[in-house]
Amino acid sequence: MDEHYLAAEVERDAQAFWERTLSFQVTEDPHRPKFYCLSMFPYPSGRLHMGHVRNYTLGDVISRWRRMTGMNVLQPMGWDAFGLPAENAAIQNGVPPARWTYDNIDYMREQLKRLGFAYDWSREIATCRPEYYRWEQWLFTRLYHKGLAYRATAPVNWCPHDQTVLANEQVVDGRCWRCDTPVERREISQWFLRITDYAEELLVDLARLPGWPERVVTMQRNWIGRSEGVEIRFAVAHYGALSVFTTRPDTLMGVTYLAVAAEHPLAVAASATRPDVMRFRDECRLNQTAEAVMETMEKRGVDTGMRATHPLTGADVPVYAANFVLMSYGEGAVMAVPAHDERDFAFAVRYELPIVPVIVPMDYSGDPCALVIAQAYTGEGRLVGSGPFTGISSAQARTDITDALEREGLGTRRVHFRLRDWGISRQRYWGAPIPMIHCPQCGVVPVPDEDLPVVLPEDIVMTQSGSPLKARPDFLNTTCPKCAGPAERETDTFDTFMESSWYYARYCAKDNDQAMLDERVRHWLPVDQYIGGIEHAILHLLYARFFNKLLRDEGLVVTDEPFARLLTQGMVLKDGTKMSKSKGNTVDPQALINQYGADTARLFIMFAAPPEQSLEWNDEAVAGAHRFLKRLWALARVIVALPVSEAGSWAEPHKALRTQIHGLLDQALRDYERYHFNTVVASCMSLVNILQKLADEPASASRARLLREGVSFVLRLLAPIVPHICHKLWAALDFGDTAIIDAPWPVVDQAALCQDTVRMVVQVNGKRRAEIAVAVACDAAEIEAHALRDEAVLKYIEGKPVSKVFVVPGRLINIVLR
RNA sequence: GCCCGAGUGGCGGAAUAGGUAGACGCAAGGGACUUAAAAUCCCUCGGUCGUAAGGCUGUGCCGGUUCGAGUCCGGCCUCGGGCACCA
Repeated sequence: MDEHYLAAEVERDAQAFWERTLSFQVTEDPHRPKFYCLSMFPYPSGRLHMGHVRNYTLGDVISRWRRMTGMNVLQPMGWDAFGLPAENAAIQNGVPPARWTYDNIDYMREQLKRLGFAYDWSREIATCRPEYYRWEQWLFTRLYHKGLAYRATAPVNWCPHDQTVLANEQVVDGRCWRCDTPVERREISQWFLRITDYAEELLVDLARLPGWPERVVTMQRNWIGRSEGVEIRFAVAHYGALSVFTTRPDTLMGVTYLAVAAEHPLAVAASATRPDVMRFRDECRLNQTAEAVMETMEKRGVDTGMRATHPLTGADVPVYAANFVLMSYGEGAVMAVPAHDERDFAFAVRYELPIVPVIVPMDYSGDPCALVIAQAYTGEGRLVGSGPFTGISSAQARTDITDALEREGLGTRRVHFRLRDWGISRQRYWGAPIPMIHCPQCGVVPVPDEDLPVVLPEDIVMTQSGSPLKARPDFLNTTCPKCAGPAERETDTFDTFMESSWYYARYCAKDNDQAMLDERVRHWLPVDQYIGGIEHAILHLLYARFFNKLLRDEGLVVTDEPFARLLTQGMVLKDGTKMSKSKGNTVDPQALINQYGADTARLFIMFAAPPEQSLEWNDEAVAGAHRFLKRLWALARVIVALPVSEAGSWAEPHKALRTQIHGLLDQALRDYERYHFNTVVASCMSLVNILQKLADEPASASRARLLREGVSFVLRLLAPIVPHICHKLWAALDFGDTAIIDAPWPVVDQAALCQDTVRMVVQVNGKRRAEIAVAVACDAAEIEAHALRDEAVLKYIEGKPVSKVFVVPGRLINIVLR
């Protein structure tokens, strides 16, 4: 053993050992329980960032821990390789996106290896490879035949100067990020997946995910947004029936206007004769597509001149076009009840529309109009001014008014979801081609299985505007599979969320070039532990759940859900904000690895915060982590020189020490179970502190045995976190023939935990006043008597009458005085 | 705007089922060793009053429940994540 801890050498040797012995290559093993541990794969942006290091260290710690508890662990890694940054880099540097991406992958793979992650590299996937995306194309044609993939128009951000579609990220304050031109909305034809067909199941199955954080489940539930209500049809003169969806039919009698989206057919019809409506629609064309922008902008609208007939009263109500009505939700039209909805209220005040209260709180006796002078009343209550419905509760009214509408054929009960169908077309080059052919004779024709994959040409030069695929005749021109006539390929590519929605399954059958998946998915799926950033709580995780159900319905997987347990790691922050390349506040992990080694990087990041919390970066605290590893090394050097004696009795003063050591082991083992790795490290530090003191004592057989036992706990507890140094020290201390990756997980000696007496706190009126030693065998009454005899306690009682005594055995006694 | 979180010493954090607030570490201050420095080791370390023993106070703010609240409930404030074309 070297005198000093040389991380670079230790880590090189350990990694060489794992590589030589193929330690992390796994196959299906019927004799051991399987554990599939998956970290969200990275986008190959160039270099690893701290978020990656945190994510992958967490996954590696869990994987290595499960392996030590006897499980057959699959931990794969791959690359979410398609995406926008590659195109941006290509334009900037004149390098083809493919070349840039593959170079990045090569660099980042080496970084991951240098960090010592226990991946089965034989299963590595890159989503930009045809052997991967061909199966996605294949599945898509299946979905098309099932009617689950369809074409429809949808708005995109359009830069009229660059003649190109912009991502939301490329729109800055309503302008193009490159040329500063105001961005417009443009409706174009795109491909969609019918995720709404699965809305109910995606919602219901959330209840079957006990291993998911409650907040993620809640966010998904709200995102899917199931609401029960009624579709009401208003007759509009010179137009026809206008359908609106509402969850508050009880407020129907308070409707004073209707509002439709600017793109609604009624608004389009009205603009033919009314220039002000036309002007309003033109203005709305400058609105961005992002919902956050839509929802925060000033609420404006225009009277379309159309008049609707109230279905129950027959009164005329105006129809407005308004910028806050979303065409994509419900019917693209709403009934407005300003007295009972905040947004409708603000709009009515602005455009001087009537505000008619129809609901008041149950015990309200004042003037209903007084209730809604300053703001809407959105609560429940009883109906007023509602004709035959006056006097009943709002809950009852929802039923009664809906019944009345249904009887008259003016309304229908409906369940609506906030969730919209998934638009998967991207007008970009660096993505998987959508396997469709546009034939002038036959229309849209899917590419037949035998012609898959539709390979994306990689030798491409990026220009500023539009997809370069349109300029590639060798890609664009093809023949129609149906009529054999000349036809063109679809040049849109898939949303990159498509690739990341099924990669977890492909790892099980990576080498199969005959099928998307095979029987091996039955062995490995579902993923037992998925780990990734909280920023993926909704989109990625919802799409992956959806895809799993699509795969199930194709007979390709048998589980209903892809991820049994989910760990959402917090952000890595610098200066209180997310560390990200777009913000330019990253700390390069490579510098850290070069200076201190992979183990120090891993240790610091596990110790600095619990997994789910955000982690504030601190360069100085890293040195402390490294210092601890040096102390561990020095301790091991003392112990390696000691004689090994297997059994014997414990010297009397060592018994209490051993109780402490097993107590800390017990704590650390529990903390592993609940993924509190920061406190696992804290317990290990405490153990090392104890062992260091013990090492300073005079030599004895009992001391040597306790030191070896203690250090064997520390090494095994730390092995998943700092695997290299533990690999080295485990071998140096000669703890057995197996490497520490397969060493048995430590077990607490329950006998060592037993104590005769325990210290308990005594409170008087809730304030800590004394501490007493109590025999463990004492019952509550004896403890109480003991406390009431204590001199220090009596001083605070001062002879006052005791009204009650609370005893929490092993913890405290609270004496309550009258 | 809507949905979801988080706020504890100078800093990161601990407190497992409502029971001793501040484990473990960082920074800082003091000391030992050293010709010196680095490294290492030892001590102190929420605020406040007190020579001390000890007292009071303290987990973003206001209120509530309880013998007892960092933890539960109601109302705020601030910060962070997501909002469907960043991944």
